[in-house]
Amino acid sequence: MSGVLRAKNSEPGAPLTVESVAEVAVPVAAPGSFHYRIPESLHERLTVGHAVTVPFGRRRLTGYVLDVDLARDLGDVDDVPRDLKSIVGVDIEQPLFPPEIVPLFRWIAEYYAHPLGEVVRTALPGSTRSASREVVGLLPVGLDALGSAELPDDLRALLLRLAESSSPTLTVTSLRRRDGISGTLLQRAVREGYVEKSQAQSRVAVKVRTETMFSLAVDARSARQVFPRPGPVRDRLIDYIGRFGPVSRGDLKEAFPTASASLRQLQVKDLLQVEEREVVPGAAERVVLEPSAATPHALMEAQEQALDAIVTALDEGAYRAFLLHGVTGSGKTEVYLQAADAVLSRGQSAVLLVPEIGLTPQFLGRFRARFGEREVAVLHSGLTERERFDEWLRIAVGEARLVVGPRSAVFAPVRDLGLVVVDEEHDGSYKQDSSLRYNARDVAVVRAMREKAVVVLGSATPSLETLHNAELGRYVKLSLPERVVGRSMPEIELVDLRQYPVADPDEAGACLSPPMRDALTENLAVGGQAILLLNRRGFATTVLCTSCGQHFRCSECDLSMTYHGRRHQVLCHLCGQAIPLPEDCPACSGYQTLSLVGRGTERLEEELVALWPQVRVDRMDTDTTRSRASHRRILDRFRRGEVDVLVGTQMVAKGHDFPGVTLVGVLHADSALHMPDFRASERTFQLVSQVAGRAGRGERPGRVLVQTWHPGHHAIRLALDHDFDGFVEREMRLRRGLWYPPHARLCMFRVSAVNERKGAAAARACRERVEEAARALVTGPGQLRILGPSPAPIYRIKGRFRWQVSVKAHDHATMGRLLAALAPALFDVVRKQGGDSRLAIDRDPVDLL
DNA sequence: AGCACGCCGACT
DNA sequence: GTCGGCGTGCTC
Repeated sequence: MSGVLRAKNSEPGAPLTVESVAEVAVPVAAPGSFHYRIPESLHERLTVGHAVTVPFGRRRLTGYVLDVDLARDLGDVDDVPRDLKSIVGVDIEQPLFPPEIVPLFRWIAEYYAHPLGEVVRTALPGSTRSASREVVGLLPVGLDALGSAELPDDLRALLLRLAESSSPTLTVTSLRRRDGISGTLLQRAVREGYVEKSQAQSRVAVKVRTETMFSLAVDARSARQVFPRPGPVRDRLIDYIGRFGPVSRGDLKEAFPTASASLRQLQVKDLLQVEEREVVPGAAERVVLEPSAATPHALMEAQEQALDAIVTALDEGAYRAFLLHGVTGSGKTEVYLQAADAVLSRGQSAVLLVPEIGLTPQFLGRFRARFGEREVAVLHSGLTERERFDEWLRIAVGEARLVVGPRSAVFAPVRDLGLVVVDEEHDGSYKQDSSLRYNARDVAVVRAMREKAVVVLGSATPSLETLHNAELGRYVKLSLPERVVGRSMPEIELVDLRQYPVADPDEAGACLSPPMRDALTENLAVGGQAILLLNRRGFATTVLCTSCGQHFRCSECDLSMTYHGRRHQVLCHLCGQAIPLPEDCPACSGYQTLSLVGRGTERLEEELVALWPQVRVDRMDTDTTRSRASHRRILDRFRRGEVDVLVGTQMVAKGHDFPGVTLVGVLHADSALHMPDFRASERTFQLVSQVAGRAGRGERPGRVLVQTWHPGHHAIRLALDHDFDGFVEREMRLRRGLWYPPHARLCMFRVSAVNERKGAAAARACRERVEEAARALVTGPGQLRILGPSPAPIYRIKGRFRWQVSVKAHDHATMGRLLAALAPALFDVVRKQGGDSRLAIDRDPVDLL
């Protein structure tokens, strides 16, 4: 070993100790990192990137090695305690991240004012997170105690649960979640000597799974007639299986959470064909390779120029940033592919970020077709823990040099990063909206900067932030102004809803204007496919009592609840609370006075079948895409032409390439317009442009119909004309006038509390502290502006009241200095107000609700 | 985040 | 009188 280990000394003036020290990021809500002694047994092995078990207070946690110093003079550092504890051991032999990425972790922790350990944990796949779990086992004393009559009820319940469990121990988490057993009760049981807590190694089991597949043995009509009485759920189940069979049990459970009884009925009556199908591990990402993408396409001139610029930058081997502004269908993907090829031929690696999980198979299919299965890794939350971990290691050891995935893939442990592509960079889903609120697009730029790589931000409708950066010369702008040969931009037709009589809201298809209906009929007649965008999921957006006028509101959130027909439940889209739809009004007890108001995708799907009985409809929203597999199934069915109309929320608008689509209908273009959010117009413009871009991607031209109540609004009018520059110019002017991003930097301080009064006080305290820090910092006028506290637009979520204090700063540096001066004391200031007050800091917020 | 220490209300 | 509530502070 290097360094001389001497007896510990804390006496002033004693000789300084030199020893081997590792800097470890521990995933706890504490700022900074922690230092540990490296035991001699690990001297040879330990490197940056290792996941290690370390003693932490009374616990043992998995931390991540950020730095290894084999001969550290402890006298050098004064903020590190002298009496260090030792690392217990290395959890995983393979280092999980390369040393080059460590500065990025530190930057993120500082920029987003977030604990460093949690930053690293967020960056790594979940499977590396908890090596062990806390388990509870029943002791003989506890078993005896069950015989005693004096045992308190709550303790008895706990001991019984353990005694009756088939396994000797249960995890603390499951006892807490499933059995509602509190931490204090567990503590009591431990103290009394009834139970014992210990650590159990949790392991990742990989099994070969089989899936049960169902199809109808007879046609749907006869199946329905087998039953004398109608059953709404059962009938819909029959239709579903008839339409999409063979379907898996998992698929059915997702579509009909309450259907197991009906399914059994069908089985009893022999109406089902049942087969077992094997699902091989890794099937989650069995992508359809796109043969058309296997060989490079000839580039148009603009593509060629863009590629040239990127390749030249790669040759320079320095940081360069590009904005690739290409209209929908202009062949951005081919530029990415050829740029990736250049990266590989230079022996480097590339990361491609896509805005949401649903788009990964499409890109993966193209990348794997061109570069082979082994070369391309995929990372996303839809993979099993084992798959994700395997992919992670494949990247870490350099077997796969191309990585495709959403947000978190920006942390892929590639060595020698050459290129990062952020596709649809304007997309809000790059921003994580809980815990570590990072924006993967911005992190990608910073990572490229630190690792001397090239970053390409691609979009048909770049965000104003990115355009602003391009104007300032931070990004070089590359344009693809035309669609690939033979395809024209679709013409967008506006449907001014004010011009048509208001339809009876209960009538089927009341949300379809006459022109929209005609267009659909016509499109069906010629055998074209259509996409209908309705930005509301569920059946009815509100449940209203026609007698007392009350509508269903969530008891925990400030939001009216949505009725979901398949589940026959009213549910809250914020907290997930679900209750069965009652017959009578719970407020006034009115008999059957409840009425379903407003339309969601689920209702639209049903109504289309009622209006055009022969139409094959499918729906894509968060309800039908709970698993990645179902997401892909829906897209595949649509792409294969087995579905005529795809109804969906905004997820249908994003990036998909469906050559058969000849009609796109936006049913309510204004839905985002009324949000209390300065980006409302930008989002509306993007949504209309993006969804319009889904049309006419094949041989036939496409039609786009946009229904709106505000045909004069600039976001809608300019999207209609494909006038991106005009929109940007106007919007930039508005933002400048109001001092909104990109002309100012925004940071949101969100205070929430269970106790309304104390929360309000905490929010005021937060503002005061921010103001104090700002006063100490500001050197001139117009550098910082503080607003609030004001109640958040959604005042209550999951039982917590919410306030926001927002700060606008002239530039990043000013905001950075303010945050540095505030954190982490501000968290304590808020917490000390009591009432369970909490603070979340959201820098560069995207979601303002 | 946990987990322990420490100071005020309802039970033996 | 204690038991236990959760407010507060720390973890290399």
